[in-house]
Amino acid sequence: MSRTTLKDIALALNISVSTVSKALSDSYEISEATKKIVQEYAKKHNFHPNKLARSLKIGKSNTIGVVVSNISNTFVSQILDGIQIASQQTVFDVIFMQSREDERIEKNCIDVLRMRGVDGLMISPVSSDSNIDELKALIKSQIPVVIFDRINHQLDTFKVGVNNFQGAYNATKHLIEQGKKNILHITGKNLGVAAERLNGFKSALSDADIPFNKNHYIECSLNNTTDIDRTIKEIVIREYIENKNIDAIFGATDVITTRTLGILAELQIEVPFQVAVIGFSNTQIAASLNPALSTVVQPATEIGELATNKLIATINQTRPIHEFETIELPTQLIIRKSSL
Amino acid sequence: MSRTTLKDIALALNISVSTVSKALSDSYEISEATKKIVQEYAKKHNFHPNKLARSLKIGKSNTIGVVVSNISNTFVSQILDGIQIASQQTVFDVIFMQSREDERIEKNCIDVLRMRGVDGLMISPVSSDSNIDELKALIKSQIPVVIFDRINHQLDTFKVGVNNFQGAYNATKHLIEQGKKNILHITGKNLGVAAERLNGFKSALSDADIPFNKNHYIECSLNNTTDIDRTIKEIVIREYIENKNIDAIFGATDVITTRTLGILAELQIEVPFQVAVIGFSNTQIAASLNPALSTVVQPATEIGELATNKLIATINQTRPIHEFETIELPTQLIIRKSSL
DNA sequence: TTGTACGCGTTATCAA
DNA sequence: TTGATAACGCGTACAA
Repeated sequence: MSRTTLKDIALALNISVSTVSKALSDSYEISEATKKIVQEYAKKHNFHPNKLARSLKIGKSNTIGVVVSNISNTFVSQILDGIQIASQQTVFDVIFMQSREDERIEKNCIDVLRMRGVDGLMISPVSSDSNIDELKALIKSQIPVVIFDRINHQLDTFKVGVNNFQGAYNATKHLIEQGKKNILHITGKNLGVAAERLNGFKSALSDADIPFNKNHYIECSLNNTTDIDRTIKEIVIREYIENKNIDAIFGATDVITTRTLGILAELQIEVPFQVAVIGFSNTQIAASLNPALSTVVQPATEIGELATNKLIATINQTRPIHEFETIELPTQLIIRKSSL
Repeated sequence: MSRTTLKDIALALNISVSTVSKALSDSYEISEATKKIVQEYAKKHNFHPNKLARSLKIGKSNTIGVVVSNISNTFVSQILDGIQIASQQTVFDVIFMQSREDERIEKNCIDVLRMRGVDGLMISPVSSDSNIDELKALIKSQIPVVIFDRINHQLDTFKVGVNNFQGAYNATKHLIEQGKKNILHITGKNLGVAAERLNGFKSALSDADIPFNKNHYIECSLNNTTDIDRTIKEIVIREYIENKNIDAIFGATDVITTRTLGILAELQIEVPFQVAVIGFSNTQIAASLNPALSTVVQPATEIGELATNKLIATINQTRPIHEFETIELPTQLIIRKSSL
């Protein structure tokens, strides 16, 4: 048994398809009597209009597409949560796709979403110029694009993310205020936001007249945890156990920071007495860690909501927009035991 | 500038629409010469076929819908990851929606997905009988449904989840083998899998001739972390600090287990010497906790992949299926310091 | 080898 | 107040 259509109802009630259509959309043209009959029949046979046909007809799909690197990343999934919250209030449905940090997969995501006739696209791009031509083409064909999270992308459009410089600056400053002078910064390789965070780190050091020591900066490949663990372990052993010249660590991502805590525990280095730790992190588990982890928290849900609202506003705009805005939300510094 | 259509190409090249259509699908009816011209033109003007129209025509959308409670839950997002991995190999795209543990929102998700003409649906239902009539109607109209994770749902269809009894049994048995005799089980209110986990817990106790103490069982509301924290704190204070009659805790979910660890640290109770801890958890952070957390890990990605493969196989089946299978994957017990 | 005609389910225009 | 007709973009049976 297939799905009920307008035609089925029309046939059953012996009226025309267009009357049924109008009756169901509560048109003023239709008498209350027939409206009632039609609507009751529809409900009884649980009729659901075919959105595909509807979209094809009216030229709008009431759908927005979202492309992220990886759904299972804590931070990302919180953003998606925000996107859902915001879109739930509207007529728009959301299609999520993930690029897995691969530009070719990202291209495919964009293509698929375009073929599905999305009315707008939100993307956290793989790199700062990934698929820029594809995205430009979208905008050219009246499909607005909003970039979120990784707002260092070169495309000129709406962008919503956080102020990475400020977040890193504040975290570093806090460590310095705790009397720490030899701070190790561990960041991710190919991490789009790494440069700004490094700048914030350097700037806070400089403002406190502490010279930047290039031995106190390392990038680790974020592909697998084994690599991350090895890199962190090596530098901690070298800089803390052997050279005795770090007293704090500032981590650039969720994984880096929590793994650092794990490794310090393994090496029996006491946090924060021997080494203080703070880092960017969006996991609610930070409070459950022992010692509880001081974090720079990004307003993930808010990023998602704001980006969605911006996109929908742009979609509903009748005239094309040529002046774009970049919103950098502030991060929040949450001080817990690991840095006190 | 709107999107390119077959018509546009036909007009530009002065040939018919159907020739263009056939040329692009590499039909044997079309000469190599025209194929080449058409395909080149299409690529140059980056033509993308309209999936809506295509789906409407062929009666298939090549889309599967997924409904989960909450995207930002670690465990769930890992399942979604598996779903994406499996579907990426096929012609099917995936639409995710979340029910937020609300049956009415869940109904809306199902309706929207049906209106979008999904070819199949995967759902982790809110409760054991939520929207059962909706789902039955779907199956009746030839849209297969696979239930994953919360496989205690009453609908008769394919189900993929884990063996909760076995997971709980093994964790409890492990604690007993470590010499623990007074084990507190903390679980979630309205958690579909709670009953089976409780059974596993009880069964392991019984097999070791340890009587079940109803003071050593508590459910906490999972709505917000404040409530969880308060509940856990109260019972730990009562049972450990005041009554001195627990030596281990078995937690039923990610959040419960990690928060338990946080609270024990806060109360300066040493883990595992004073109280050992183990629990169901899928966060990779377990290894970073101090002490590292022993966990019952569910094969989340595998659940997603398996469920997807089952669904697609069913969709591709020509004849309706009447014998359904329930797959219960084994959980994995990972012993770390918190229970040794 | 190419083109014509029709229909998928819906909405919108216009006529009755 | 209702109905006939066309159109959205695509695929396909059939005709040329």
